[in-house]
Amino acid sequence: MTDEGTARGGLRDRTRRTMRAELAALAVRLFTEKGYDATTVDDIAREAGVSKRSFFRYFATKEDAVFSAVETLSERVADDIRACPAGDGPWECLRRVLGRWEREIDASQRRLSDLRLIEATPALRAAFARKREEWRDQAAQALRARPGTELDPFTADLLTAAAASALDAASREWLRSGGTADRGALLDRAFSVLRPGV
Amino acid sequence: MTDEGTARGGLRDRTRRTMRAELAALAVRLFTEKGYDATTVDDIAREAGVSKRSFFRYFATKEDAVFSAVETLSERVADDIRACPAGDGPWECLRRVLGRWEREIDASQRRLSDLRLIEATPALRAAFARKREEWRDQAAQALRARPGTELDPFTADLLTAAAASALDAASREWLRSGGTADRGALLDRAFSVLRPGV
DNA sequence: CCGTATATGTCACTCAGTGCCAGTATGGCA
DNA sequence: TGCCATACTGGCACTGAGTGACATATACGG
Repeated sequence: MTDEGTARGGLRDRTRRTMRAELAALAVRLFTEKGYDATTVDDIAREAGVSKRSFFRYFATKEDAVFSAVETLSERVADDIRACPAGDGPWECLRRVLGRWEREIDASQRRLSDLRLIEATPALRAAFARKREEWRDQAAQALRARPGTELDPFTADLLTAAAASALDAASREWLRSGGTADRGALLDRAFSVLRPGV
Repeated sequence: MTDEGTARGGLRDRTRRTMRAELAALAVRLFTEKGYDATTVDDIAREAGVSKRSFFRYFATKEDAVFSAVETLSERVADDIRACPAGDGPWECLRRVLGRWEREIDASQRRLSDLRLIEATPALRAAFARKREEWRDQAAQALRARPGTELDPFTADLLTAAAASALDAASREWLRSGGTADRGALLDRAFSVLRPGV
C-alpha cells in the first residue's frame, strides 16, 4: 500500500482512508456547485480520475459520500453513553453525549453549506433520517444497558427519539440563522424545553 | 370515464381513484409476500394487467404505493390544527390532532403487516421519514399561524418534531407488542412523558 | 523470483424513473 | 351523425444508480 499519492490528475494512489475522504470532499463540492441530482456518479468519478465502479467500492451509495465524515459518530454511541456519570438520568446522559458531538462537529467538520445541501436535497434528507434512525436505535439499547437504571423499551425509544428531535430542531434553527447562532446554546435550550418527566 | 371495471384479468377500466387504491393494495400484498426489493414495478404492473408506465402515472415512486392511503392526512394538517380550541396550548393542540389521526388510522386502514413491512424495509422507512418531515414542517407553520399564540420558529419546530417522535415511539411500541397494545393509550403516555415546558 | 492480497478498470446487466409519441375510448357539441 | 377535445394508456428509448464477474496491475513477504 502506498503512503502518498503521485497526484497525476486525479486522486489515485492515496491511502484508502485519504482516498475516501478526498473523494467525499470532491463529491460534496460538485453537489454544492451543480446540485445533487445534476451531478452523476460518473461526473465525480471522472473528476477524481477513477472509475464509477471504484466510487462504489468506497461508498455504498451516492448519498453516503456526503455522510462519510459523520458516520463514524454513530458507531461510538454505545461507548459514549456508557461513559456518562452514573448519577446522570437518561435525559442528562443523552444531553451530555449530544452536546459533546455538537462541539466536535462544530469544531471540525460540518459547514453551513453542507447542511444547506442536505436540507435542500430530498434524497440526502432521507439518507440523513436513516442514519439518525440507526443512531437512535443503538442509543436506545445503550441507554437501557446502563447499570443502575431500568428503562423499559418504550421509554428508551421515546427519549432517544425526543433527543434526536432536539438535535434536529437546533440544527435547523442554526441553519435558519444563517450559521450565526450558537449551536450549543440552541441544543441546550431544546433539551431544556423538552425535559421529560422521566 | 367508466364507473365500474370489466375486470378482464387485471385492474383496468376502474375509476382513477379505485384504480389507485387497488393498485396500492396489490403492491403492498406483493411486497409483503416476496419482499420489497425482490418485487419489481414490472411485477406489480404485470399482475395488475397494466404497463410499468401506467404504474408511474399513479405513483411517483415505488415507495408511494405503500403510502397512498396515508398521504391525504398530511394535507389536512393546517385545517386540523386550526380546528383546535383556542384554549389549547401548542402541545395540547398537537396531542389532539395526532390523537384523532391515530383513531382514524386505527379504525380504517393501517394493518400490523403494513407497519412491519415499512419497519423492515430501509427504503420505506426513509420514504416514511420524508413524509413525516413534510408533515412536521406544515404543522409547525400552522401552529405558528394560530391566533392568540405567538410561537417562535424554533419552538414550533421543536414541538412538532417532539410530537412526531411521540407518534413514532408509540407506533414502534405497538409494533413490538405484536399489535396487542392500545395505540391511543401509548400515544397519550408518550405525550405525557414529553410534556414540554412550553 | 513467485505466490498472494489488494486496488482498480471494463463490461454487461438489472431496475427505478422519465420523456415522447401514437393509439383509443369517452363525452360534448354542432 | 360526424367532429373534436380530453383523458388514459402502451410502447419505446433513454438516463442513472448500483451490482456481479472477470481480468489486470502493483505491492509485499518468502
